[in-house]
Amino acid sequence: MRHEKVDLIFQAAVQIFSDRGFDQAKMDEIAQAAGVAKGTIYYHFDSKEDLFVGLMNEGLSQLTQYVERNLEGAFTASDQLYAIIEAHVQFFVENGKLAKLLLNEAFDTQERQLQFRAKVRNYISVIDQVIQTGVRNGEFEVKHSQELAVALFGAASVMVLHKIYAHDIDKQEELQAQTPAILSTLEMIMKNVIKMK
Amino acid sequence: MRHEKVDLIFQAAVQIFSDRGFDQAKMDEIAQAAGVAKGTIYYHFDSKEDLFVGLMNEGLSQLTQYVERNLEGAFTASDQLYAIIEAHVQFFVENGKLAKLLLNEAFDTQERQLQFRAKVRNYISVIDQVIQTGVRNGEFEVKHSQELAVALFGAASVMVLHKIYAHDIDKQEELQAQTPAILSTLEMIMKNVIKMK
Amino acid sequence: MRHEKVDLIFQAAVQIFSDRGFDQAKMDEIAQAAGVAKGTIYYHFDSKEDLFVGLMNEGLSQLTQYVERNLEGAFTASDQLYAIIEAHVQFFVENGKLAKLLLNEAFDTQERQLQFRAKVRNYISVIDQVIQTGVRNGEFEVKHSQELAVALFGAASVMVLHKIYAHDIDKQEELQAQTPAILSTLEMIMKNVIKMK
Amino acid sequence: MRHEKVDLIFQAAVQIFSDRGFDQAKMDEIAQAAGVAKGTIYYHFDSKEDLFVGLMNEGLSQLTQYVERNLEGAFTASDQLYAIIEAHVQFFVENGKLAKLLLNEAFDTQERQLQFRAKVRNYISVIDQVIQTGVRNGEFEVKHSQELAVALFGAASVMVLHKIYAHDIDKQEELQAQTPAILSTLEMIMKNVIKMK
DNA sequence: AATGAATGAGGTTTCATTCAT
DNA sequence: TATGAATGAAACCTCATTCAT
Repeated sequence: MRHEKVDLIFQAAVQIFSDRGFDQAKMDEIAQAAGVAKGTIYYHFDSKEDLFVGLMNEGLSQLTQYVERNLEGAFTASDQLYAIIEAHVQFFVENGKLAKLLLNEAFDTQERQLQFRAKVRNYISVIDQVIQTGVRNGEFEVKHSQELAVALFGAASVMVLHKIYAHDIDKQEELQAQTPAILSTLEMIMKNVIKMK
Repeated sequence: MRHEKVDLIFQAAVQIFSDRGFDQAKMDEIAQAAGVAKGTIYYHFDSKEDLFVGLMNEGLSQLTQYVERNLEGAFTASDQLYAIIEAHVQFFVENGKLAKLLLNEAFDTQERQLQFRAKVRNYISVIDQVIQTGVRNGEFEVKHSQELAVALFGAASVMVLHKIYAHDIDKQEELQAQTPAILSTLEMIMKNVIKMK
Repeated sequence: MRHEKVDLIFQAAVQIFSDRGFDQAKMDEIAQAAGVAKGTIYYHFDSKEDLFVGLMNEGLSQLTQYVERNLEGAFTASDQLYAIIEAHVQFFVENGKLAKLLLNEAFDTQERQLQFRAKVRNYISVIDQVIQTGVRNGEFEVKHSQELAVALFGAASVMVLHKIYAHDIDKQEELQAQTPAILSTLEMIMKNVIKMK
Repeated sequence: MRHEKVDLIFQAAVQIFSDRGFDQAKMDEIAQAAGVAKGTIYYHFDSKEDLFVGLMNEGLSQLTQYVERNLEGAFTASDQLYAIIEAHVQFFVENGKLAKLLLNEAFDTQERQLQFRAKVRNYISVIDQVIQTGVRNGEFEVKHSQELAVALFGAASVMVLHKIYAHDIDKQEELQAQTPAILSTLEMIMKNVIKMK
C-alpha cells in the first residue's frame, strides 16, 4: 500500500508518545521504533507537533467510531447513555496506550491541545445531549445535565487510568478483568442518579 | 519560618509549572518570576526535578491538611465522605493553578511521578476506607468500594478541571460560582449510590 | 537543440538562484518551479553545484556573445571600449536576474567560484587589452590600464546592481529608463580619463 | 573587562563569515575559533543572524568613523570627495576580511540584508551630497550626481576586491602596495569628470 | 547566601542526494 | 528518461546545570 511507512510511524508514535509524553518523546526514538529514517517522518509530517496532532485526531476519531458502533440499536436515552459509557470504558481498556495519551493530553496545558480540548468538550456534550433528551422525554430527572456528563466522563476515564497505572499496561487480560467492576460502579451511578420513574 | 527566597521560588514555580507543565517550564522563567537569580534556585534546590517534587509534596500536603480540617466534627461515614469530597472540590477551586498541576501530573507518565502517584493512591485509599467503614457499620451498601472511591475522586477532579479550562483560571469569582453545581451533582451520586437504609 | 527539460530546469534555476543565492536555493524549489520531479534534475546534472556552474557558464557565455555582437563594426579602440561597456550595461539591465547572479557570485568566496572568477578576470582582461591597444596606437593616455579596466567593470556593474535593488527587478521599463543616466556617466569617465589627443 | 568573550566572538566571526559567507559559516566553527563554547555565543546573541547583523553594523560603523576622521580638515568639496574615496580604499585594504564581508553582503539578496543595504545606500548618498555641494558652489560640473557617486563607490570597492582575490588576503604588504595604483586611477576619474573650472 | 556568565549535551529540523520503479 | 519516497549527515538552537566571584 502507499502509506505503509506512515502506518509504521503512527504505530511507533503511539507507543513512544504514550510512554514518554510529548516532550520526552524523541523523534530519533520514534523513527527507530518505526524502523524508518528520521527524515522519513519529516517527509510525511511537518513537525513533531504535526505528528502528535495527527495521532490525537486519529485516536479521538477511533474512539468516536467505537462509541457510534455501540450506539446502534440503542433507542431509549438510558440505553444510549449506557452504550456510550460502556464503549468508552471498553475502548480505553482495549487501547491502553491511546487512553493514556488521550487523557493525559486532554488535561494538559499547552497551546497545542487547544484544538484537541475543543474536541473533547464536544465529545462530552454528546453525553450531555443524551441526558437532556432523557430529561425531556421523562426518562431521567437531573438538575445539572452538563455537570453530570462531565462527572460520568471523569469517573469512567479516571477509573480506567487508575487501573492502567496499577497493573501492567501490556497485560491485556489483567486489564480486561477489571472492566466489570468499573462498569458495575458506573451503572450504579447511572441507575440511581438518573431517577427512573 | 522558611527562607524568604524559597517562598518566592515556590510561588513562582507553581505559576510556571502550572502554566507550562514540567518540561516546558524553564528555570530561567521561574527565576525571573521569582525575582531571584537562577543560581539562587540551585542554591536551595538540587535540580529542577527536586523543585518540582518539593512543590507537588507541598501541594498534596496542603490538600491533605485542608481535607483533614474539614473532617473535624464529621463522625458518621457519610458525613466524612461528604466532608472529603467537599474539601477536595473547594481546595481545587480555590487553588486552580495547583489543581492543574496536581491533576496533570497525577495522570502523567514519567518516572518522576512514581513517588507522587503512590501518594495519590494513598489519598484515594483514605476515601476507600471511609466507604468501607460505612459499609461495615451498615451506613452504606456498596459492592466495589475501591472503584467507587476512584470514581468519586475522578468525577470531582475532572469536573473542576473542566470548569477551569472553560473559564478563565484567574477569575476566582467565576470559578467559585461553579462550585454549587459541582457539589450538588456529587451529592446526588453519593446519596443514591450509597444506599442509605 | 538542448533537451526540453534541461531548458525548463535552467530557466527555473536562474530565477531561484538569483532570488535566494546558492545556499538558500533548494533543489525542491527549483524542481517545482521547473515543473519537473526532483530526480529529473539529478538525471541531467550531477549535483546542485554542477547545475549552478552550468548556469554561470551559460550566463557568462551569453554576456560574452552579447558583447561580441556589439563589437562588430567597432574598429577604433575607443569605439570598442564604448561598445563593450554599453553592451555590458544593456545586457545586465535586460537580464536583471542573471546580473544579480553573476555579480553576487563574482564577488563571493567559495571554492566553487574559483573557476568562475577566473573567467571574470578573463572578461576584464579583454577590456584591459582594448585599453592597452588604444594606448599603443596613441588613442589613449593611461597609466594603469588594468586598474582602469577593473574600475570601469566595477562602476558599470555596481551602478546596474544599485538600480536593480532600488527598483523592482521585474519592471523592465523602469530599469530600462535608467540606462541613459548610467551610460552617460560611464561615457564621461571614459571620455575624460582616456585623454584623447 | 566585561565583554571579553563578546570581543573574542566578534573577532572569530569576522574571520569565518568572511572566509565562508553567511550560510557556509558554522556556529561550531565560530565558537571554536573564538575559544568559547557554542552556548556562549547564544548567551550573547539571539541567533546566527543576530551575530551577523551585529558584525555588519559594527563594520559599517568602523568604516564610517574611519571616513569621518579622514574628512577632518577637508573643507572644499573636492578635498572632501577625495578624502572619502581615499579613506574608503584604505580602510578596505587594511581590513580585507571585513571588506569582503561588507561588499559581498552589500550585493546579496537575502531579507537579512535589507536593513544593511539601506545603510549602504545612506553611505553612498553622503558621497552624492558632497558632489551636489561641489556642483552648487561651482567647484564641479556634473549631470548625474547620484550615478557618479555610485560609480565611484563601485569602482573603488571592486578594485579593492579584485586585488584581494588576486593576492593573498593575509599578506598586508602586498595589498598595501596596490593602493597607489588604485587611488591614482580614482583620482584621474575624479579630476577629469569633475570638471574644475 | 546569592549571582549570572558560561557550558555542552542533546534535540528538532533541513535538504542534497539516492534508487527502486 | 523520469519519478518521488526515503535517507541521514549536519546544522541551529535550547536549557539544566555549574562555578568563580
